[in-house]
Amino acid sequence: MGRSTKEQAEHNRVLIIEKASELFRARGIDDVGVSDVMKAAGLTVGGFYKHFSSKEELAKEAARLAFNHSTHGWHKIGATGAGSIQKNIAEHYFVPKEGRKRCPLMAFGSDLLNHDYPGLNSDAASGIRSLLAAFASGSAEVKAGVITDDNRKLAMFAAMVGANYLSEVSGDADLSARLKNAVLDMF
Amino acid sequence: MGRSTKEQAEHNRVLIIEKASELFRARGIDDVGVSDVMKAAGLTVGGFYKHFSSKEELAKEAARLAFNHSTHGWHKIGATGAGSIQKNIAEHYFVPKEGRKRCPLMAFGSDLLNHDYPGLNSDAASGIRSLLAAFASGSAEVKAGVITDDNRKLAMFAAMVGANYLSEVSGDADLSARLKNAVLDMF
DNA sequence: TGTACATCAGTGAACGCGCGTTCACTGATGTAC
DNA sequence: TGTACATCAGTGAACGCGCGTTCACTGATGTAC
Repeated sequence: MGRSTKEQAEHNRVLIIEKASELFRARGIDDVGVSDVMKAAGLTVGGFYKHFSSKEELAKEAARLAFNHSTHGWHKIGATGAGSIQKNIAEHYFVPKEGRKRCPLMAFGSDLLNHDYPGLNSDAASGIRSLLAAFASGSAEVKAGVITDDNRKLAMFAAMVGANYLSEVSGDADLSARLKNAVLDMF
Repeated sequence: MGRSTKEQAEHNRVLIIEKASELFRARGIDDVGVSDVMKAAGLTVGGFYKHFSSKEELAKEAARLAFNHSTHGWHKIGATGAGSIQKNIAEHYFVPKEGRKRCPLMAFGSDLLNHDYPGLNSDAASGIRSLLAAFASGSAEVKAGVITDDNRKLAMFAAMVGANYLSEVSGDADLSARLKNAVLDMF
């Protein structure tokens, strides 16, 4: 197999990012090797560095794609269903580990908390802001009490993410169910 | 240096766990090597396996200790200050990364989300239950709205953890401040 | 209490494995004339 | 349109580094008599 077309090469680059995004989202960055990603894209390891300067660069692209996908999904989900935007999103938010729709915060957050992919935090930050914007779009029809509308949305966003985080970390089905119910009951 | 006293050996074992607990809590399990821990305890690597069968076994002990410390701290903090137990805890909950009082969920959660230290999840689960019990002790004097008292406590616990998680993951000071304020405003 | 031997906590070098990265090489693509 | 040469996407083996773990060894502790 010799040189590829420019179009083919660009296609492959995109494909690598897409596969990485899926794999990282399901299993985290550190648990997925460069060769795993290349294999998933139907290629071999060596060619990786014709497209990216390092695994971290790929991780950045993959994270951006994953947050974009998730944000788009939230916007779509928010507009469907019977409840408020927030409630519709929350009802779709809790998906099992390894799932294709798993919240990217869980997958990428793990590597960001300690493992320092230095350039990735700012991407995560803007990803979070996008998700928050999708969550907080529309007026909050929530029953969370007397605090301001903005703070209410922030608190509910945090509760949703926190419940999911606690569920994944504990792996405790009973606790997970209780947390999920409590969060949904806020809306 | 020859053989140590039984008492000295037992003392060293405890010291290793304590140092590991501190280091893991600040930097996560994967970012701290066995030799780092041993050095912190004033020993050399080779002797490690006279005390533990693997790094994972140490991680379990260290995690248990960290969760215990944190739980005791919550019980103490809950009883002081002017506000409700929950509010007092929440006000002390947000500490910067690398801190000695950092929530163990952040440090150990990272390695639990994906990196699979298989035996650790159940310890994390019981750690979470301990923290939750400390948080939910006493009646919840909160202004979160019309949901049941139990669900209110769970939701606030999740919001608190979620806000902290989002802060650490994003590294975004502005977003962190807003999240913290919103969560404290729930009480 | 002394003596001889076994035990074993601690040492520090070396091993082994995984994984990110590099490298010489291939051969089709792209380009200059 | 052809031809000769340069480029470079992709290959697959090999490298190198970090780190958990192992190992031969030391010498003080523990124990049997």
